[in-house]
Amino acid sequence: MNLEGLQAVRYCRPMPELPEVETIRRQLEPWLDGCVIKKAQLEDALDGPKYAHLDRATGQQILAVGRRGKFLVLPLSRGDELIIHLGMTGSLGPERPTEHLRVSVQLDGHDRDVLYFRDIRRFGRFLVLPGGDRSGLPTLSQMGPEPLDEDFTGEVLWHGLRSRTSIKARLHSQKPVAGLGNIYIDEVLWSTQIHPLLPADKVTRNQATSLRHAVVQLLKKAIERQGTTLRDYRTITGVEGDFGDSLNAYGRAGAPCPRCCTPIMRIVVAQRGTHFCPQCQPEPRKRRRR
DNA sequence: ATTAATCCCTGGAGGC
DNA sequence: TGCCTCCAGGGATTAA
Repeated sequence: MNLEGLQAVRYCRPMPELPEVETIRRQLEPWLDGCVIKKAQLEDALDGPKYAHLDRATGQQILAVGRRGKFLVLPLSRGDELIIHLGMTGSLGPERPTEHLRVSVQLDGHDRDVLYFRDIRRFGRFLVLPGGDRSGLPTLSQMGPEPLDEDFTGEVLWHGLRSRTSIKARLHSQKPVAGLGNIYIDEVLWSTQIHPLLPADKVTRNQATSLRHAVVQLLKKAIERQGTTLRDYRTITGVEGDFGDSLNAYGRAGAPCPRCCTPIMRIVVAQRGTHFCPQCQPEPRKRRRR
């Protein structure tokens, strides 16, 4: 094991993937559900489609606080949808942040009457979709099944993997299953001993069944643990959490594989850092040319 | 239609 | 210590 690997283990910090978004959704629900939006306004000069039609939210009641993959979806009383994506660094809360405030939402119907959206790196999105038209959000509109729904079976996953691209890139697309990000993709591929560069359509039905199981188990466990992390986050600033402790591959380049002690390898796949065990996750054979 | 590559954006880490 | 450069990544967009 080298020093680089040790530091990588410590580096990991929570990023909003499905479990965090779900935890945030559960915290927001009792607060926001049923509130009427008095005004939603931009607090920073932001352009483009990441923030749109906020003026339309005025006077609309929030009918539910839902989630689809990593998107928060709040249906409104006149048929619009309020869509929030946290990107890499977005956060929501009742306390006005001192920096990086992007959107504030005045609410009627609750004593905590302003929702603030903070986003350091501006990767997040906060927009109202007129008539719930999601066509401007291709990832959301083409998103695969929710991993914790009953209809997410091994067979469904297998069908979603009918693509010539790598399994890593395919899972990133959100099409075979919703909500997996870079961290959890590396983890489930490690669990099921599938190489990240394996073409998605080379995954067998048995592997798809194992993969589905790994996804469900990991997300369920992560939702439990993220809840703890986020509770700390409310009272303590600069949360580190114990999130990294449960990772077997992600961020552990050079550190020993927990299964076979071979050093974890890091490569780049689909422009993302990718971590795997070169021993347990055997390299795929080259696709035969025809 | 499918797939690959670019770009956005900032703070933290490491180098010197 | 302080400046500089590099790196991280979800998803829209553009290119092939």
